[in-house]
Amino acid sequence: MTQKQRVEQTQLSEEAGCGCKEKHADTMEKARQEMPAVEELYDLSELFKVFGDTTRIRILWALSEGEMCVCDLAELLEMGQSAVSHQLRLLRQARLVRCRREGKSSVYALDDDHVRKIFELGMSHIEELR
Amino acid sequence: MTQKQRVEQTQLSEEAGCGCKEKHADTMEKARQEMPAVEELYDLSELFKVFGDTTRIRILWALSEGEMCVCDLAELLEMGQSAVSHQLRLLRQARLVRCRREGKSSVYALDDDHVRKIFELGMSHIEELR
DNA sequence: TGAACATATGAACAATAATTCATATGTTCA
DNA sequence: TGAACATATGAATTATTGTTCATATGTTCA
Repeated sequence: MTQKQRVEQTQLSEEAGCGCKEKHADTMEKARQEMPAVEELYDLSELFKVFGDTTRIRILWALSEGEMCVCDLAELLEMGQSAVSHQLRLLRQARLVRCRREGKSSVYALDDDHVRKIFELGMSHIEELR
Repeated sequence: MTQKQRVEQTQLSEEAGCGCKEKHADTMEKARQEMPAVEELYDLSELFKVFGDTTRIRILWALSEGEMCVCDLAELLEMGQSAVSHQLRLLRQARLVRCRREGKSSVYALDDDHVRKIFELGMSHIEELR
């Protein structure tokens, strides 16, 4: 590749773009206007990131059957107490689970109705592909 | 090492567990029976992982307004063509978008009705917390 | 055919994230 | 109070993921 070409293919696309410009101009304009604020989209992706880990998905699924304490979860999922506890913290921060002290234990429960609905949608997408 | 493998290699908690044993025994038993196969939960988390990134969320949101080609997206999101293209590949693999060639361009579009619904649920969770 | 354009992709690098280990905090009970 | 238990957390380690760079592939048109 020549020097000239390299310069023209710079990474940030401040430049013209492709010839589709006219074709998709409406869509792009609408997208620019309708797109939620970057901040909001960031929060949204942070939420889904929480669902994007097998350990946390398994914890959430387990809790969808009823409340449990940390050592129950560790035993059920065959994981270390520490790993479970760390992940529960993330779930707490995302307000997907809540916990209360009960004697020496911390009892965790789902804190959101959306969790089951989100699972359902996800599963139905996956199952369509099988 | 993949996440799946790591789950399997996780340190086991061989020990007994807490005194809640009797208290949550039913829930645990039900969870053991109802919990989908690890494989299925892995697929589910892989799906949500795709939603767990700002760039991909923005791409999906943009495409929810209508189809666009790669350079449109790069311009709209102020990102490099390569980065957009890499992320589109992941979205394609997850069957969330489809694409077709149109001359020199590749035109991308949403390939799944679930996307909008998943967005809605996510947003409603986030908005409850504000 | 070859120049120009649009997109895709492998590899390297940088940034994130998950687990483990060691230990701190909080709770019960003798 | 102190021993035993349950949980939480900081730091280190390791794994994973996103972006960039360079370049390859695919398409159009003169």
